[in-house]
Amino acid sequence: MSTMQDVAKKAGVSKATVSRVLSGKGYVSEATRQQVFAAIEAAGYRPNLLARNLATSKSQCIGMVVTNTLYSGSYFSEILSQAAKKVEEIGRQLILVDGKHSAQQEREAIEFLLDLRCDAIILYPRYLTIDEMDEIIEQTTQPIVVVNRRLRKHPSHAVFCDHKKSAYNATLALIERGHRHIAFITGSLDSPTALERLNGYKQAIGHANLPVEPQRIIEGKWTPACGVNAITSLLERRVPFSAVIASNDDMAIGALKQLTRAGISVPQQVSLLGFDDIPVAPFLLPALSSVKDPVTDMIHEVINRLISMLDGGNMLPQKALISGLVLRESVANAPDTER
Amino acid sequence: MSTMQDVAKKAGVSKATVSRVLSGKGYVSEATRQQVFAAIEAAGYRPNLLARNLATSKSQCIGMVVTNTLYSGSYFSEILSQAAKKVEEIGRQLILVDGKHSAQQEREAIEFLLDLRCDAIILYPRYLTIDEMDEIIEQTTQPIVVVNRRLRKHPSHAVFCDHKKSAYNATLALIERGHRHIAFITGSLDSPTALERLNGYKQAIGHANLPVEPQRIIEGKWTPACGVNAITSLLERRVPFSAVIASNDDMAIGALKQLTRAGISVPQQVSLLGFDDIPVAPFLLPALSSVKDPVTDMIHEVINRLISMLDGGNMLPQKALISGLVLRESVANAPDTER
DNA sequence: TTGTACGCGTTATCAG
DNA sequence: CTGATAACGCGTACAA
Repeated sequence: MSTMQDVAKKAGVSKATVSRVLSGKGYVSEATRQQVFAAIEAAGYRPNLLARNLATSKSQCIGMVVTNTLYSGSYFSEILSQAAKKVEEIGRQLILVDGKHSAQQEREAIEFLLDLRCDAIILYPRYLTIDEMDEIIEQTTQPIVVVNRRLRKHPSHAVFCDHKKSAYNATLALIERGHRHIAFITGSLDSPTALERLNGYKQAIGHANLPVEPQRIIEGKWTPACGVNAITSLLERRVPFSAVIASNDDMAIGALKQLTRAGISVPQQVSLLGFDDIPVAPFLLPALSSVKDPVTDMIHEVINRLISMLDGGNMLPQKALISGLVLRESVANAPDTER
Repeated sequence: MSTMQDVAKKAGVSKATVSRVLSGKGYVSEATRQQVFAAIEAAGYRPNLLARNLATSKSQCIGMVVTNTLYSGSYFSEILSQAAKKVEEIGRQLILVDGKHSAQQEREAIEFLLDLRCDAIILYPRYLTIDEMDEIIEQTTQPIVVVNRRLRKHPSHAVFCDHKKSAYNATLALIERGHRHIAFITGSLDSPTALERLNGYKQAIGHANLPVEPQRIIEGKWTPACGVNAITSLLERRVPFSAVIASNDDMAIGALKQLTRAGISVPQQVSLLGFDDIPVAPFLLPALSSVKDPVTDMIHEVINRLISMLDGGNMLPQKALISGLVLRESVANAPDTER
């Protein structure tokens, strides 16, 4: 790889001048400017981001850390998709790193992004506690926004939604439709979200003076297979139910699969309800759309928070100044012969 | 952030010694070793990856580039999930960057990863052509493996599966079950995969001496909403069909949703078939499991190729030498008071 | 066993 | 307008 020094030599100028041309900062005569561009193309030069970021402590990119146990699943992919699009809109790169399987590894992922000098970090936590995250936010100068958790000390760094209320409303809506035997498939019970949803369900059942029956509550772990198993379990134990609420859409899909296999049609004979407001969500009863989780809105809010913390201003305009782009523009204007 | 220099001063040694302690290379007396560790903890020191990677041209991480238009969708998330797990097994970080919306941007994403000095790159392309990728592979020293494309010049850098054959087999299986009116929902027709699957379908229909009827072929774009629209279109136009093949599971899910809404039960009244071999896939007829796409196997193969190109050897053992980990081990051994 | 000094590729601060 | 030169934080021959 050719360096800035090579380009400088070819153009008969100094490194500093090349740097000025690339960054657009400082004055450079049009003549030398052209020479430099020529040299850049001749050398096939590409700026080295590592060196640049090391020198500037900036990187024009936004990091996101998520545990890979959440990577499968449509909820995550929707979040990632929305985040990437929003980040693209502000002219940056979204880079996702793996939080793996422990609080320690989530920490490492964060530090990795910090080392990369990411402008900001989106944290979709799984193992870190609220307190640990509050502490990390305090110790870090870069903006960090946490998704799906309620932070104690730094509420402005947290974006979440009211899972308990969603579950409460969903359950209530089914009750109002006359359902008396509503089964519930939980998420992983080590997840706050799963607990909130379970509690919302229990509360609604209780408020309706219906019994909370343990046999109708099946523990799942978010995956479609758990939905399959849950239905199998209900049927095998001959537990009566006229409706099923799954704590997420993936399990709802699994449940649907198994219900279909068993010859039970949905929603004619059984109402099935998933939670996530994502394109996959096939089973939300139309009337219940108000119970959906606003994933899209949530992630947009995350990015907006991030932007506001990004000491504003330098959003898109800077784009034209990024050396890589300047470089490519000039290449683009060159005759197309080689393509 | 405290630097290596700070640590060196605190420990009363030189930077070089600290570096040796951290890297595990070279001889250091146990005494100074302990002093250095003490200084590291006292300073709350963390090595700067940017600087290290700049100096060594290595990074202990593996990059992956995928267009964000593919981020939603369970197929992608399954691939990402599998890749992350495999990469974790070899003690590295998987980092995902956005290929955005053009060949140029896919290039940039690759160069970004190259700049980061990623050990290897997994490319799930959408806009780059075969020839362009062959060229990139030639110009790059880092290992690059391309998923889901047949490379002309560098077949060993490509991992893919036979989509046409899968579609052919799926269609044939339905025909053998007596279906004569098989509808087909395509993927985005700018995608090679979508075309292969469509061709497989057409060929099977042709071989069975059935007419390939355009009215039964609906163009989709991979999303669940397209599945919904496809069924709506078929029903509105009163096109008869007893089976539907969707070119991916997401569209199959959308189709199922709409069939259910229309009061048509699956699979009793209509057979529905998705392609992907992912946990979400609820609708593969059991007997057709041979037509599934081996996503998991494919991505595992990708990582295996990568490893073999990674001038072997330095897989896990190096883990213990990574400074960050050494650092943390000593922290872990310290009393727990502050947690 | 330890320290010195230079290189990695940029940016940024000064003079000129 | 342009060119030295010092950071940026770390790795590493080469000396000591």
